[in-house]
Amino acid sequence: MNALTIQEAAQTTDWSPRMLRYIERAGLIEPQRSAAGYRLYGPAELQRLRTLRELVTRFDIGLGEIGFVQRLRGDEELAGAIDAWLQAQPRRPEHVPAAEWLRFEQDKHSKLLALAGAAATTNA
Amino acid sequence: MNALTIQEAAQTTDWSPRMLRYIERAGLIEPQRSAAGYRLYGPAELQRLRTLRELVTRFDIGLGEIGFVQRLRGDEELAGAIDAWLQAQPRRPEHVPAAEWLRFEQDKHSKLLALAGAAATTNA
DNA sequence: AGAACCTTACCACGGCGATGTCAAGGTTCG
DNA sequence: CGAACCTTGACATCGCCGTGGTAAGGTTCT
Repeated sequence: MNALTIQEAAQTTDWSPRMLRYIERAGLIEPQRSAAGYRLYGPAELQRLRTLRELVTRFDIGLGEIGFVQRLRGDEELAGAIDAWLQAQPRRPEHVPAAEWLRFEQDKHSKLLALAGAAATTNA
Repeated sequence: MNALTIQEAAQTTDWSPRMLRYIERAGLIEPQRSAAGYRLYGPAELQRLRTLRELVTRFDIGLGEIGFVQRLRGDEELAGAIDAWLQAQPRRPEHVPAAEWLRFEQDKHSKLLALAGAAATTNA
């Protein structure tokens, strides 16, 4: 009844059958299987697939990223280690105006890094 | 002053100068700059570089992954969206012999939930 | 001045992610 | 039975990641 085969599911979620299998392989959405091994996508899976698409396109992230976060939720040690590492971040030298730093942090194509450093140490 | 140039820093942290620049590009460790634009690695950065190496090799993750987690910490919306998505987890087979679909051995690292104690927000 | 080091920019190569397509073989259903 | 669909597996392309190297041009220090 409301369990679609891979092709049907693909059509209603705007993914390709290929990608549905890929997504499953990535451990993100694993549909049930029929006795013969056919993937069966229920309403929940379909909804999840659509949301996944939204997530990926809206934030421009890859399936790998999501899978990684998933991994983090199961590996307390990993999560802790990374978190600890990121924690030791605020290594901003006191004599440097934070404003300058924050400024170029959002500028991916900054080509004036040297300038910022110079301006910070002297009024050059 | 205890601030090393990129080459010196590379030697004491077992990275290559090339990678130090790459790491900076990835937004993970941004050393100060001298007035002329030279990168200056202080004790803190050196330590962080060593820890980073440890982190990466020990958990076999990429700089991108760490960078992503870093991004998550600054983008509440993204973090929330992914978390919400992961929360709406798996529908365990209700009356389907798991053996059936289990026989197609998936990957070796399929680690589905274990927690997910929260009720799905999606229509159940 | 000159050697040694730094900077950015660009080319290169192998690997992996994201996708497509095709092949060989099983399943469904009219 | 046969068409249509499914499954896994393998090959192929494209772009990004991790790295290295090199070129052209400043900086430092002796």
